[in-house]
Amino acid sequence: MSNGENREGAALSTGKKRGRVIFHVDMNSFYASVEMAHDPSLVGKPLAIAGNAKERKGIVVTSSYEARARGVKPPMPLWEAKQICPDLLVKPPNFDRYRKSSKAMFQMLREYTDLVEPVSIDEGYMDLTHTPYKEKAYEVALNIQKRLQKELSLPSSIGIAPNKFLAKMASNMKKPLGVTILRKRQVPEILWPLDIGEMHGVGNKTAQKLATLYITKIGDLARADEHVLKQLLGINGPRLKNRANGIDTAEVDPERIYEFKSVGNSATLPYDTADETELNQLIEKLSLSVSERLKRKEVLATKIALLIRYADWTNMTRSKTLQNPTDATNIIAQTAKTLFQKHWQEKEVRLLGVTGTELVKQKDAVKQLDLFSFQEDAKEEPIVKLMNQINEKYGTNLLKKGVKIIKKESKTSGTSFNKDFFQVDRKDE
DNA sequence: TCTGGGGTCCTAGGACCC
DNA sequence: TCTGGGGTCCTAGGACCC
Repeated sequence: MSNGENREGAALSTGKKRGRVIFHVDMNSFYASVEMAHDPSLVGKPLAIAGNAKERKGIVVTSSYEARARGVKPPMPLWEAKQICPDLLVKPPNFDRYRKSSKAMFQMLREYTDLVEPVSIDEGYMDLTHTPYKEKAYEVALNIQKRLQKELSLPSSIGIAPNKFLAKMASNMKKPLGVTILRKRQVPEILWPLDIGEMHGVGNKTAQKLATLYITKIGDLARADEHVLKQLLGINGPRLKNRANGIDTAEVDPERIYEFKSVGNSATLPYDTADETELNQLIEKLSLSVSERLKRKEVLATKIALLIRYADWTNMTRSKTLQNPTDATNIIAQTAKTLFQKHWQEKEVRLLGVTGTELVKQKDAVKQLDLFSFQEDAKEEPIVKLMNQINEKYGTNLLKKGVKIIKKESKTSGTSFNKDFFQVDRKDE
């Protein structure tokens, strides 16, 4: 018996316990489905959405179920996908089109409740606890699914559960076009036998760590010692254990999407390069795009971060907090370029990324007096000079080796170095 | 011929302040 | 010669997700 045939949906709410009724709505191979809705001749065919392979961007972002049946799954390189499925149809992503579909889809979900929390372009949670729909959750889910299919030509899977985690696990159980109820009391029977990697929130690294404790099934995690888990995984350990036991108190928060934390753009170069001019040009391009998107969202970034991915796939991020939040292209670009000059190891680069974080709303931003920052800089300068002198005299590594600079803002304005016998006064510079 | 681009959240160490 | 403890900010890196 599949959960889809399980008609006990109404019983979800008839019990004495006043549990929540949470839906997780997950669109099936969303980008491919949108393309099919736009061009019906694609329906029923193996379709992949992928970037340009010649620019090394050719990975399968989404594939239709027909393509998946042939083994074409994201994030497979396109050349490999074509190898195993020679008649694969390939479309470049059209994000404007997907955003439009996404908007229509969430609009429909909001007809049932205001408590809709989009998680990404193609999935979201709904809280139907305090709606009349609570009493017939299963039928409502079927109805939503049918409407998404009929009105927008978009297939979906819906999970119904007393919390977000279980709803998410439930929606994942039957794809495409499933409606699955997962009750808390079914957790031992349904979730515990699953591999730990199946659990939302457990990726490769965490699975490997857990394996060292012989935790390989969700059930093992549910019964594991909380303190040991905390040692191994930090705050995430106990949280994952709770989830494995079907416990998740997180609320459905419709405001979350408006509280974005960063705006970034990154791009893989067509080929690895150490050409400074070319790399600077890319930084400018990325900065322009970040600037435009900040402006569109009416926010300013207080911190600019630069990501350098080298040809060997190692990442390096460097960031700079600005005196004043900004959305200006030239400031963003200049900051990113300075970070690049300062930290680039002159090795071949594969990808560059520019991100604005610590966002503040445009209308809340207050300009600070430049005078202040000028004075700060002036104060710092002698110390920088001093550091340079010491570097020259004793070698650059000295400061790295644990010699700390202690700046004392006392009456004597002394600048001292510990922990090896350095005592230097500013006046003695 | 390996491996995109958009994000969020957490950790850890040093600086800094009281 | 010997120097605490707690809170918070800043930066860098990593795990995870779609």
